[in-house]
This record gives sequence, structure tokens and C-alpha cells, in this order.
Amino acid sequence: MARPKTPLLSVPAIRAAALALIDRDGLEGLSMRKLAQELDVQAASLYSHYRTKEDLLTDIANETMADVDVSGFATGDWRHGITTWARSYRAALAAHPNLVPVIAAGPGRREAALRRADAVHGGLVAAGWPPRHATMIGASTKYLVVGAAIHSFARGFDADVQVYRDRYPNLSQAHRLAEHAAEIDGDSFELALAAFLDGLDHVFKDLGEH
Amino acid sequence: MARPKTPLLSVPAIRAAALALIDRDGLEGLSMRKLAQELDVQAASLYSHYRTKEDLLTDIANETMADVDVSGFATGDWRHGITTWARSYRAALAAHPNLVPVIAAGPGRREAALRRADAVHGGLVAAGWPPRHATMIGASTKYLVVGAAIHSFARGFDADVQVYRDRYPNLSQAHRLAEHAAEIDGDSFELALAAFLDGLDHVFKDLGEH
DNA sequence: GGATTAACCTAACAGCGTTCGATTCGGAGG
DNA sequence: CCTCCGAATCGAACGCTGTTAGGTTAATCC
Repeated sequence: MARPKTPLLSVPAIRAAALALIDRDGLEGLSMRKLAQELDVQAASLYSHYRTKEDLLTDIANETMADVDVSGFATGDWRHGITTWARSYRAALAAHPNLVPVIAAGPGRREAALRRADAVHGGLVAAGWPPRHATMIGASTKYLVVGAAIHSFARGFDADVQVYRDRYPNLSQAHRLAEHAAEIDGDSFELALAAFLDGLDHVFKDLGEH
Repeated sequence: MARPKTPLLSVPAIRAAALALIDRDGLEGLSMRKLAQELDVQAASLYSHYRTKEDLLTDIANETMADVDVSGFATGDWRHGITTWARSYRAALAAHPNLVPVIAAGPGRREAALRRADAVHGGLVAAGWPPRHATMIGASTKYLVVGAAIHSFARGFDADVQVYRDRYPNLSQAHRLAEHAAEIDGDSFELALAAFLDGLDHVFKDLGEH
């Protein structure tokens, strides 16, 4: 076979298939050959559309991050801005947990990420935060979101349940812990976010009294 | 060659060489063949000491985490406990940044990790926190530490400096930002930790007034 | 219509983690 | 002391990976 009459592949189709594969089989379950097979194509053909596998992953990461919402900063209420930003950020990561390492480890990529960073920073400064604080608050919030996504309680305990069962055969608590891990994850994140914002409030007021 | 008179390899030597390789070349720079070469040995020989590469990485991760200090909870002052824990945790991760993904993504491994988790949880409960809150506070703190380590500002911006320079040739600010990224990382972490603890203080007092 | 470009193919390369079987040494048991 | 067993090392191989080279054909542009 050579060039087909209508293209077999397209960038969005490859992206979608790759993300589906990542969601199903994990990050290590994605190989160019498996992806090609999923698309009824040979692996080499993918390189007509993406320069490298890393490029593909970056593209997927960017697409996933598109749902992050920084519009809350437009209201002038910086706490509302951070809250909606952090929650939508976390939701975007939680939607594809296997992709989190890619997003977390990679640099702040591309145009859209810079625009979001700018909206956050601008919103905080407009609300009265000194620029340096705005930078730190943006970084801190990311720490919280990314940390919550990657170090998910739920994932950490899945593997440990067997350890508990081997060691304490009568212990059903750890089992329940694993079951409710997702809920604990969510509650912990909300607690951390609320406490963080509460603490920032004091910093803010202290700044006002300079 | 067959079995040598004195062993060429040992678990600690392999561990140390692997960690050095990771520190120097990054996580992807570690391969069993390169590691073997570094130790003047064939790759297959490593499998007499470690069952898999993943086992080796787990071992290294565990060793790295040995410096994490949870003794601060023994004082009864939970804020002091969290502070020393979080700082030593972050320091341990920062000492080997290329290893952070291994530690972050993996489950809470092995005995020592469980003992630390127990010390944190026990210390918080002893200080008056309800068990569920203790769990959430432990999780939240980990989020912050791991997030700070993996989503380091410094790393994210290194790659972006060129983007800035291309787009805004006159802008030296981004340059300085990258230079001071490590400092910003540290300050952001401290700000987040302080604000988080301050916010927790309010939660704690509200609990007391039930 | 002729040249170029784009999209697919097959085949191959180097590197990966890991396993197999052979070899040789150290130490334990009789 | 001899024998046997397990431990440590090797060379060679397996199946996998990302990627490239070069060939073939279809679409597109002048």
C-alpha cells in the first residue's frame, strides 16, 4: 500500500486514540506500535503526523489542560479566582490520571499555558497582591493541585491493601480506606485549599496594614 | 569469566552507582547496561542482586526517604511536627530531583514508610485532631511537598527561557526569573506551608469550640 | 502534464529489560 | 579432604521499544 485516497490518519484521531490507550493501559501501555495497531496502520506512519512520541504526549497534555478555568480572576475576587482555577485544574488532571506525570514533569508548555499563567498572575496583582506574592501564590497553588493529582491517596493504597491483609488478616479498615480513598483525596484537597486560602487571607490583611 | 574470588557487586554499590547515574543523567539516563558498564560488569550480573530494575528503583527511593524526619510530632506540638516533617521531606526530594517521579508515583512502600505515616497520624491524633482530620492533614501535606518537588518552578522555566527570549528579545526579567527560580520555589513552599498551617489553626480552634 | 509534496508502506537499526545456560568459585556437610 | 550446592558472573539471545531510510502512490500546484 502507498498513499491512500482519503487519509487514514489525522492529528486529532491519533491524539484521541493515544489518550484512550493511556486511560486504558496506563502511560507505559502506550507504544507507537500499539497505537498504530489501534488505528489499523503501521507504526512508521504516525511519524508523518508527529515528529516524536514526546511531541504527541505534549500535544495530548496541552489538550487536556484546555479545560482549566482561569476566568474566576476576572471578578476581582482573588479567592474565588484561585478556587475555580484550582478545582478545574485538579478536575482536568483527575480526568486522565495516567497522564498526570506527563503534565506534572513537563515545563509550562506553549501559548495557552502562558496565557493562563498570565491571567492568574494578573488577577492576583489586580486584586492587590504584590507581584512577588502573586508569583508565589500561583506556584503554591500548582504545588497543591499537582501534588494532589500525582500523589493520590487512592493510588498509593491500592497496592498496600494486600500488605495490610497479609499482616493483619482481621483488619477490614484498610480495605475501607482504599474504597474511600477517592473521597479522602477530594476532602483532603478541599481542606488544604480552604486552609491555604484562609492563611493567605491573613497575609493579605497584614500587607494592607503595612 | 565466571564467579570471581571476591564479589564484584554488592547491593549498596549498585544502589549508589544507580543513584549517581540518575543524578547525573536523569531518570531516563539509567539503563541496566549503562549501570553495569559503570560497575565494570555485564548487565545480566545485576540480576543476581536485584530481581528487576523496578526493585532497584524502589530500593533507591526507600533509601532516599530515610532522611525524612517525623520526630517533631513527639513534642505534642502538631504544627512543629508538620513543619519539620514537611521540610525534611522536601529536602529529601530536592536532594535527588530526578528521582522524584519514582517516589511520587509509587505507592507508600514498605515498612519505614508505614511507620512514618503512623507517626504523623498518631502525633496529630495525640495533639487533639480527630482521626479523619489527621488523615486529611497528612495527605494534604504530602500533596504540598510532592507537588513542590515535582512541579518545580525552576525546572518548568528552564525550558521556557528561550521562548521568552525569542518572543521578547528585550526582556531580561524572565532570565532573572529562571535564575532565581530555586529561591522562588523555596519561598513559595514556605509561604504555602505557613498559610496552610495558619488555616489549620482556625479549623482546630473551631473544633475545640464544637 | 510534469514536478513536488504528502501519506502510507516495509525493513531495518540501536537500545531496552530480562532470561537462559554455562562456568567457576566459596562454603557447608559428611 | 572431598563432595556437593548455591551464589556470582558471563555471553548470547528474545521480544520489545522509538525512530529512520527508502520506496510507492495519490493529491496538488504551476
